[in-house]
Amino acid sequence: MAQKTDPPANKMSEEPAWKQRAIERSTKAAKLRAEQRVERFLDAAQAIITEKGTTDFTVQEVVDRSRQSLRSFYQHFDGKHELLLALFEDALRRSADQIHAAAAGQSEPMERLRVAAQLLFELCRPDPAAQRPLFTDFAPQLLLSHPAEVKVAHSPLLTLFTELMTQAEAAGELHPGAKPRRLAALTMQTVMFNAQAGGGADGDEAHTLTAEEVWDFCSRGFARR
Amino acid sequence: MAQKTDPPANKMSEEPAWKQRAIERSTKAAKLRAEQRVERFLDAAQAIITEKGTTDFTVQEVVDRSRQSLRSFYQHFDGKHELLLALFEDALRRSADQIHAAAAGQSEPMERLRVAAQLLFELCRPDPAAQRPLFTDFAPQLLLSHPAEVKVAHSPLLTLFTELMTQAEAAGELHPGAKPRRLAALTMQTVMFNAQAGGGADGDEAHTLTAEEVWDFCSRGFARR
DNA sequence: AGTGGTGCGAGAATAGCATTCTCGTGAATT
DNA sequence: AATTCACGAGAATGCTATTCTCGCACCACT
Repeated sequence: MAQKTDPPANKMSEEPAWKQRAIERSTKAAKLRAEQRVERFLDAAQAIITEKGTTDFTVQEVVDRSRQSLRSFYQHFDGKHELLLALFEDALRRSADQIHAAAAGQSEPMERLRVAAQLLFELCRPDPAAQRPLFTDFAPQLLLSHPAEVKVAHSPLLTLFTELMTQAEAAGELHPGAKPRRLAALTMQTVMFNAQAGGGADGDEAHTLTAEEVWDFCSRGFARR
Repeated sequence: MAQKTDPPANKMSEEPAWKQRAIERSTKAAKLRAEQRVERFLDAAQAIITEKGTTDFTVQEVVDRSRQSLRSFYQHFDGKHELLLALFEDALRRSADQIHAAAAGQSEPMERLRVAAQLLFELCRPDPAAQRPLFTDFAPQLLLSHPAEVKVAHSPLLTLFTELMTQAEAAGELHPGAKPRRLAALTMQTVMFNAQAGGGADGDEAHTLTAEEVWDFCSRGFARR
């Protein structure tokens, strides 16, 4: 996607203005169409995932469902993984918003953190009532194949937690010498991973950790006293 | 495999003793051969992994390397995932031993825990100097497809950490109300996952957590005071 | 209206892998 | 000697992702 919008930046000043505008007009239209198509792919994939309860769909399914073509798909996405990444980022962004909203309901910094952590825990849990959570079930896959991109996808959440943590620090709630950003990352990952580790298919549910336990553990990790 | 050894269990007591022994003899020989073959597959896979630095090998590669046949492979393994699982379990068992040995060098319970956690952290790190650590890089895959088995594979480590944690508790080093086993699980997973999250390919190394940081975080999570 | 370019649908072709199946052979058992 | 068994060799199958090839419809410009 990036290649097509690359050239203009350099030669723009050498070309006659009318030509620029003409190009821009058709370019804009093209971009619009492209966006719509991408949207359709995204929506179709999302629909399949939530209804099928799995991220194991084939590209063909997405294509059929979106009433477009394979050709088009590969014209707009570098591959299946880009589609997944896009969906993933989106889900995380939405989750971050949701958590932000929930946290805002609390007045105490520590309470905000607690609410945020516990909600994140629930969202990351491999739930039977699947919707967004499904995303966390292929997160591992992505972590393997595209760790850098996953980091980027995590950034909205990391930002959010860093903010909350910084507020806690400002309120003097953290232990001396605490680094808000590091603690935010640590807490976030601890919560997310431990949530995911819970949901096996066997009967060994006795070891499954609860949101409270994890929060307890984490909060001791950064709280004053 | 299960079908062929099914009948004996029932009629065994009705058969003459000599026959039983005869059967047992040939059975034992067969088992021996089978074990050797399995070993060869395992060794070959291990070799490929460490030399190639990835767990993305094909079954064919393993077969070729072990100088056996596909047929044989599928006769001894239910599929590729069983091979991986076997390797995984093995690696974790060895790691557990290694950690146990390292921890034993310390006299204070908390020090033992610290050494254990930090070593575990290093072992789980996506290292360039790859050997056993590589196993942790496909752990996520397995976690997705065979969570129950992964739990089993983790058990040696969990046992180890639970012991260390219990010792700490006995020494009064844990905060009141602490549940050693839960804390052990929590600590273990926190260390492992955070170690893995570190190694991206991009330049964002500034956020990478260190063993000390993680230990610091965890220990605050369970220590008294 | 005609014409060349472009985007795109349809779907065939290719390729990588796991898994299965078939055949033939040599060794062990009877 | 006949039968059975385990196994190697490798062809066959099945599933996907990804690429490629055609041909059509739409658009700007003449």
